[in-house]
Amino acid sequence: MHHLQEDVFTLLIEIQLLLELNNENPFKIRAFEKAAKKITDIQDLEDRARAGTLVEIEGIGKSISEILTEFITQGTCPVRDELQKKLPKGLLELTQISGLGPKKAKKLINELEIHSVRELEYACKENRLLKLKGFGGKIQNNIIKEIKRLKSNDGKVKLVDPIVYSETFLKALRQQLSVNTGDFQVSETGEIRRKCEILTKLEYLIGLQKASGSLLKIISEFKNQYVKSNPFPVVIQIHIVDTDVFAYELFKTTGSEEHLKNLKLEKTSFSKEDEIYKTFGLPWISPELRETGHEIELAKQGKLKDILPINGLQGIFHVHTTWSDGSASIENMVKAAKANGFRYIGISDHSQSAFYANGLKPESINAQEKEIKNVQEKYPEIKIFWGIESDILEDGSLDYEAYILKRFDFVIASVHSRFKMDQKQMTERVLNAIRSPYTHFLGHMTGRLLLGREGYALDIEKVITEASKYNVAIELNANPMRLDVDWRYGDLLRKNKTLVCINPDAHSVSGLQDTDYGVWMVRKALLPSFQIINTKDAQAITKWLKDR
DNA sequence: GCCGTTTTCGGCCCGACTGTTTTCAGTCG
Repeated sequence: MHHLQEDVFTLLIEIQLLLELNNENPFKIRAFEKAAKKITDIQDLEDRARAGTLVEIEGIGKSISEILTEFITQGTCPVRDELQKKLPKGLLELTQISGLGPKKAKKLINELEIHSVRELEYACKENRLLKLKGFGGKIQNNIIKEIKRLKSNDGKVKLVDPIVYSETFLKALRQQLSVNTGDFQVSETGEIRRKCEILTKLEYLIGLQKASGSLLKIISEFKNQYVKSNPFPVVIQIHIVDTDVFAYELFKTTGSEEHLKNLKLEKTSFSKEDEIYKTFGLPWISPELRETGHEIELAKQGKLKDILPINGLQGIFHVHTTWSDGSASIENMVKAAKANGFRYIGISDHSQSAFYANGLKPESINAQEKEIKNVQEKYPEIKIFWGIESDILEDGSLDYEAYILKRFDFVIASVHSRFKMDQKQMTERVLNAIRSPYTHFLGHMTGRLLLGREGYALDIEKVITEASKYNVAIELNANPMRLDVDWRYGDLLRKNKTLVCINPDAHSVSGLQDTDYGVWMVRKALLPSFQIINTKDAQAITKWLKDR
């Protein structure tokens, strides 16, 4: 997303949240949410604002277009400011706790004068919540548990959060250095260089020919200044070393510990990282692969080249459209996939049970099929597969009758409800879905949300072996909130030769870009290309889908 | 707030779950 687009999106989501906290009409809240989603697909916001044509966008009416025009042309937003002023102190913070919505949180503020999570924790310890009507022991315990979870997330961010920030920081840092010294090297290092899905800090490495005291001071002041004016909730660490040990230090600080364990060096002077690997008789190993140490064994066996390359995907599945809860039409998603260089795209909206996501009712299916055909005729150079993301119902069955399921080119089976089943039941439920003759893909296997929600209880080994047995591909959901299945199951997936599919789970045009995160994770998992189903060309994929 | 119209107001998104109640409110997906 572009800068302005991103800012406008954030503004609308902010207003949505404020309205929610204000107990506004739920449909009004939804209108802002819808408008925000829509914005992610509009490229020419500024032109439209100046021409007064924002209102032509579906989902943006008189009121929102006025808000946006003022925001885009003048950078101000009185509506948001007013709402913010009305917001009770601490409400936003308290509603971070899952289970505390605006109503319960307001009760805590008004009746117990709790304005922060810290105060809430203390109040729980004194059992003060129990005196409130509508609160009981279970809710209090849940809040205590949630506070613990929040605390353990403290100081961590998802990879997606700082990725743009880090790029601009690096650029600014380079510029700063080039003004003050002629000879330097600089790089991201550590977790962000390895593309870890969760980061505890942002690390950078600077190599200097002559690290004078005044230069060190300039760098440190620059960093402090930058951090102050672009607040970011994670620590920034800068390592400064001599140029001749830059490659060595880059190698060391990139990690991981496991990767470095068996690569002990005598000398420290190397001109480039690949020279270091050469001394061990190894090819250079890409940073995102450097996790478990198994990558070294593969490198020794000459098998690194088998791992999925960065540009190894031919197409993608799991793309939502306006037929359910996506913000873009089938045609726009297809166009965008084509622009991204994909040879095929699998459209899969939600199924009928997903009410909250406007799931596809049986009577809409003919019409969607027809639209797919029309768009396909218009874009013959990219193959469109017509599919469905079917809910896995409580007993593990899929969400339509067989005669409907068999009409689709493919079926992604996903759990979207009843997350709290015990492990045995949940495992049976998922195994059942895998055994269905209509299932091609198992969507977001554990349902986890990074730093947000644990996955449901599942015997993952059983699920993976069953998927292999039934030739079902396990999705690596590339949405940076999910990245589910976890790359740490790489060994298990390799051992079972389980098929994996990297899917963006895109709900907008910009969501297609998430595919990159999936590729990084599959590379961490050290999975070979042949196990990744969407490395196949359209013809081979068609055959695989039919044979299932 | 948006939309659409049988045009200026009514429908939009619904069901499950949970924990608290003593018949339901709040939250979530």
